[in-house]
Amino acid sequence: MTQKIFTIGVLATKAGVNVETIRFYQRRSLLAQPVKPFKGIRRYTECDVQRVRFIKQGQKLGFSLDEIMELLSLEDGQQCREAKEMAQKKLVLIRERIESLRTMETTLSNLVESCTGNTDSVSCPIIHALLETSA
Amino acid sequence: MTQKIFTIGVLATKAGVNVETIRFYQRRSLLAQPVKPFKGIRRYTECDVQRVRFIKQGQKLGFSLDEIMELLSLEDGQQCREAKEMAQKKLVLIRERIESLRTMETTLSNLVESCTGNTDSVSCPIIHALLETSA
DNA sequence: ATAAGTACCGTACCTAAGTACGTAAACAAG
DNA sequence: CTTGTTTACGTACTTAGGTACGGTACTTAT
Repeated sequence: MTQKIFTIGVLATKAGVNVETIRFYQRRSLLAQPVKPFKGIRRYTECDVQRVRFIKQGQKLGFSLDEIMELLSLEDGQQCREAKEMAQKKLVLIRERIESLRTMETTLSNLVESCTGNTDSVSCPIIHALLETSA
Repeated sequence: MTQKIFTIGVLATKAGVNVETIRFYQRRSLLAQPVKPFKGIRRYTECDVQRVRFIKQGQKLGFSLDEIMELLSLEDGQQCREAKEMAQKKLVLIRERIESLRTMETTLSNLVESCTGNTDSVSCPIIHALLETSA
């Protein structure tokens, strides 16, 4: 199997990030640094592209780099049972995140609906709601 | 009307934040600094408590301090339309995030169910599939 | 084989949203 | 009046997630 092998610049482009970001992930041990040949430069593969994309995807879902590192340890792990446990923990976390976002959504949605958008309205419900001392 | 007047420490406690946070908001012009009498200390009122709570409430709804500053500038009323537009934009972002998380939830949930938890790691479905979810 | 273009590497800098620290002045309690 | 706690103020540090810079080594196109 001919592994497609490329430079850090190509890796960055393929993964849609900055070269500096790749290096940053390496410093943070989110990404391994390939061996550097005697008088050459480091080479990367599709695996690295996948991994960087995974990191970016995780961030979009609201995970921190530390959490993503844990998620990645599933991929790197040797034990299926451990992977399953990790996945279950993350599932709980994801559900909590969804819950809190749904609360935000409901609140904002209600506010937007009750707002007429009038310039002559005495008090904007959105601003009014933010002023409420209760919640 | 007898305005209840208190110190920065009391303001912080009433608003549920750190004293340093009050000062930080003042530096960021989110909160006015009351006049300091010749040989005395600054005094705060319920208005300030309200304002700090407004800021904290906005953060809970996902607004940044810069956005909250904008919202506060609309506080004179009559700018309902602009507040509504900002809220709607935030709503779209929140909904996108919920969608992404739900996809992740479904994926992880299926994986956990299909994982036997064997110590034999050769074909753990979780490890296998994590990369695909990131693509 | 030489110039342009990357790679490598360490260090410095950036934003957001605070938190902590040091020193002096003011206030509150005994 | 002395001790102890706040306030005031400026500066520095923190965490998260990068981005930028500068000098040298290596690769690629001509």
